[in-house]
Amino acid sequence: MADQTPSGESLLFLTDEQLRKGIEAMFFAYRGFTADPDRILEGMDYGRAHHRAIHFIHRSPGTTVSNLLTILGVTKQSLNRVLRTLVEDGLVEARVGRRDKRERHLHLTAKGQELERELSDAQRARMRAAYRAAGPQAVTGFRQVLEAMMDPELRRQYQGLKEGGA
Amino acid sequence: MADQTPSGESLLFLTDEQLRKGIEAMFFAYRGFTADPDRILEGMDYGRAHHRAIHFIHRSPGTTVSNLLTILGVTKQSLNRVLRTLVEDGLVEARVGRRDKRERHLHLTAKGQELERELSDAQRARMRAAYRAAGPQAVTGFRQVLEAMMDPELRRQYQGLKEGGA
DNA sequence: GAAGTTACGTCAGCCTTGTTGACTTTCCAA
DNA sequence: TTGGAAAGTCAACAAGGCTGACGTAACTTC
Repeated sequence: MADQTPSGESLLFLTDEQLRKGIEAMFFAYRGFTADPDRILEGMDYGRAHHRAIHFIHRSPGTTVSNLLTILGVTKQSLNRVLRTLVEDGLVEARVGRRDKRERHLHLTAKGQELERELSDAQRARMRAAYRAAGPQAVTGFRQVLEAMMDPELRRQYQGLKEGGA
Repeated sequence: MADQTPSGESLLFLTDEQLRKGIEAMFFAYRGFTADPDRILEGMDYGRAHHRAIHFIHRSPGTTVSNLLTILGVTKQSLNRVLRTLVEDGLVEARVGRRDKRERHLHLTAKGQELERELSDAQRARMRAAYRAAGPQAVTGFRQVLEAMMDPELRRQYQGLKEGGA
């Protein structure tokens, strides 16, 4: 359909067929992306929602519940259910804020860190294999396209992670 | 941690931190990836599951129920619930097989094609914007990493799509 | 032609994870 | 002191996964 080359460079990569392949690649790759943690979690009483909470608490120790709410993009009731079981099971500690006692600052316990490690080891192993197979240049492109695909607010959160801690 | 360069080339792209960023990029990008179709679907009685069915029926017209089952990786009860509503609402037609009358060959009706177009226009628009922003070289890398991330069986299905039709 | 297998549909029941709405408690800040 | 933000809780519900069991038609094999 659109295979003219207005600039010097071919725009064949923007054809509907190429875009469709990209869409399907996202679909199948995301299945692989979540497969390993899902396997570890099944049988334990946890699911993907617990994994996400654990991941971002690990990433930003001391983060508050509402921070987490924003990052995960779910309702507080949904998050609360997940968080409650993690606290009950002793994987997450919710410390009352010192300056603002309404806030709960979230930390992984030793037990929580153990599960986090198990989950992220599995997920990183797959990423590492994929990165290695594709090479550094491909990885750069991978990250560029993914960033461009995010909603602007999410992109800001993604880029701002790491400063997000307590 | 692993910043030595055993081959000529830097392996900094394989550090845990880089891998973690990649994991988070997948998470946030997938949210963006599904956001537009989700928005269109909400309010109609359909969800992401209907979208996936419609997508792959469009992609491989005449595909059978069990083909779809394999591609989507869900149970037949799950798929059936979705398919039933799509057939009832006149978006999908299930034709009894000519050679093997046990099979149902799935096709989109005109109405189904209309919704498919609306959904994929939105999703492609986002992909196109991302592709354009990142450039053709980045897109190549993007696809390479995603393919490497898939489970081998899924990768074969991904690559084999397009031949999958009736 | 009988027996077994395959493809599909369906009933019933369960789980996770999301939603909305209403309400309370705590506590900071104007 | 009062308004509002942060957090938690209860109840109810929906989508979309899952398992297990069962039925039927049609194809395949002996």
